[in-house]
Amino acid sequence: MARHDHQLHEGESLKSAARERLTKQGEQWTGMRAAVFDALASFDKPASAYDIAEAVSKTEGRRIAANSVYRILDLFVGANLARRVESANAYVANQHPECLHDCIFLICDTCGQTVHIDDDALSASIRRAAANAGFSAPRPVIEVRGTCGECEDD
Amino acid sequence: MARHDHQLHEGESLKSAARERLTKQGEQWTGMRAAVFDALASFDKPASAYDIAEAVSKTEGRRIAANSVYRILDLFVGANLARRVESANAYVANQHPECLHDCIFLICDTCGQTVHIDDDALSASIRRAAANAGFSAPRPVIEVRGTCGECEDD
DNA sequence: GCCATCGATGATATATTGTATCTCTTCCGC
DNA sequence: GCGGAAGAGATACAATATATCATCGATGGC
Repeated sequence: MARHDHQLHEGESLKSAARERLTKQGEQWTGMRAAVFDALASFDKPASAYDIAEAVSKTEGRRIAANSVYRILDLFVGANLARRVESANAYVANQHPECLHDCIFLICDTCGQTVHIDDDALSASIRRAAANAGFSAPRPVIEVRGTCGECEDD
Repeated sequence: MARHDHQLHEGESLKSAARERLTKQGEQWTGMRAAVFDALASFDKPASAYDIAEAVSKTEGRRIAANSVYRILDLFVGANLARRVESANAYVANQHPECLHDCIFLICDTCGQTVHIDDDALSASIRRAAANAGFSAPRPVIEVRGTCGECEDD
């Protein structure tokens, strides 16, 4: 599905790529941040900040408050380690934190499963349209709600 | 900006177009719905359900609860009288309720001003990409965050 | 080593957005 | 008018997000 040949990380590889990326930005890779990243990456669908807070609370054995999670998620989104799915108020780990794409999410309204595609030509067109309307620094949010193949079969 | 030549309604014209559209769908055009529509249309930026509840409360002279507003907004969105701006958790009136577009919102992160463009070729490409990935009944959500021309000039 | 400082996290409160449920009213076909 | 269905009100609550202040720990100057 990916149209380009960069590394698609998973598991430990993804985690170390994330750590590397974050530290390169001059940010710290703390235990808490690692725990939030692990939790985020362990979900197979977009997870809300509260879902993550709960998961981290479980693994840490103590209550982690939502605001800490929000702080870290915001940091991750800023550093391209994670993405926010606007139409779901949720977050997903970015599987290739080192390259910058405008990504397109396809979200199943039935099961919540979300797949992610990149189409730089498409997103470039949208950026261009925004620029034509006088918008600067445009950051496209492209999400498609629908029904995924599996749910459709039922 | 609109690439097509349909009627762009405003004021009373918009209101009657909305009423006509809703009644054609077999729904009622009640006083409450009219009041919500008026409030929605009177905002010059996306308004949250609570903003609208407050506005309607003022004009009605009594407290209108949010859930009533949500109900009506959901109905409006379903009938194409209004759109939800996902990345802002807010709603805007649709200025041409009689024709169906996948619309593209450009939202200024500074002032909140939102402009709306239609580009059927672009949205068709996105629908196609979703269909290729096995998604059916895809409803694109295309929003672009950035800075509008006016805020940029400052 | 000691302390000043700064970034990260914790604790807590609160704001904002969205639903559920039940009741009561109003509208419409008859 | 009557009865059923749709609309709206009241209330409670859940889910999402932010603000504020306190604390902790590492780091660097002295």
